[in-house]
Amino acid sequence: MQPTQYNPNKVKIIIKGQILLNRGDIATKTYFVRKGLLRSYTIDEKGKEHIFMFAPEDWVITDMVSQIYNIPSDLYIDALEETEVEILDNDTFEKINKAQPSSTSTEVERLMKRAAVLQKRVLLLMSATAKERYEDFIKTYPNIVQRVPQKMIASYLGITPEALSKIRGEITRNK
Amino acid sequence: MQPTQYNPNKVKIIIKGQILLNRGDIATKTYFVRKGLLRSYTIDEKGKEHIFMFAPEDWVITDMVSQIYNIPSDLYIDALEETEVEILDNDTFEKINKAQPSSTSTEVERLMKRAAVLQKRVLLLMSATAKERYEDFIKTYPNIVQRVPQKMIASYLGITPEALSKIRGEITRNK
DNA sequence: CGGAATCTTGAAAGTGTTCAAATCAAGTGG
DNA sequence: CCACTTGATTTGAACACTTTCAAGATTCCG
Repeated sequence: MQPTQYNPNKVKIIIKGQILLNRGDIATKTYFVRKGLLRSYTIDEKGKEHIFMFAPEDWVITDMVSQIYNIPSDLYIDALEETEVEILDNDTFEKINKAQPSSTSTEVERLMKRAAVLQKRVLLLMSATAKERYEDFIKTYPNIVQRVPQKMIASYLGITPEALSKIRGEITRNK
Repeated sequence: MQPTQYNPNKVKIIIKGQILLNRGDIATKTYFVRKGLLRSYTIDEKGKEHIFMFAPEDWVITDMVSQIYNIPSDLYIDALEETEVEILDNDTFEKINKAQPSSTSTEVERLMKRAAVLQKRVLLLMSATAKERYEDFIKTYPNIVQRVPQKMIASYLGITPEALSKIRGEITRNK
């Protein structure tokens, strides 16, 4: 058997399209992606989808707001590809932290990296144009660009698919 | 002496306007605010200031990107009021994690809360109008609203001071 | 081969920015 | 206590970027 990253309750294959967390649920699990691609997203009052994050290989994903404050989730989590995940219950999660405090590969570092990614994302959303954000995205996540439809990238960037299409047209023309 | 939250290297009074972290520095310290108000912000190529976060009482602040990846900081950190801080070196920080792994008041929980705040912020930036973001801000941080000039709130929301002024005018008119 | 989803393109409308000017507020020195 | 300076806020007009809506073109799959 393949060695596990954590000490998961289960390892499981998730088929494309399968939902792991529904809006309204309380997030009691964290998913570590061994292979494949998950995403978390929300749907606003106008019915629009906003992708919060992609989780490719070696990423963990959950709704931290729901998990921490024990409130119903705003996010959905589903699979964009067939995905192999390690499923971690919250209490298992805690045990991990106790077992291997502050070693290099601990949850603290993983959390800090996630916070670092979010920090960069917030600053980009505040200060960069859609075009700049797109160019940053393809540089930062080249492997994801090829695996998801453009409308999902638009959704992640916080713009409409039409706007992204126009940006792409513009970039191509200037080459 | 007042009990410390952590086990800080130093406790210090920072006067209003004093800079704790400069762009280009590597963030080797984390600041816990006992009293007062700090902020972190960046300045973009066009010379515009973008406030990344406010740190009032009981918040910690640093540049996580710089701290984690050991690269020069994009952020400045300074004091908006006279502020009493506990200064934590990175290695002290690690020791804390080793000493009290994963207890309720550990760094893991603090990090998760910070990530939760950022999660909400990203979703708001992506899906809400400036007006909605402002209304959320005054609801979420009522105590900060009164302590900082409006242009800083605008900067935090990712809009111009002029835009915020118009939004406020609109809100007042509809009352 | 279709049918459905995705992507592109264009016009019109909306939201926020930029620039400039006027007003307001707070602190300073006389 | 007043006049002055400086920074913050407000307001308006013109502009820029993004959205919305609609229509075609393209691609993907069953």
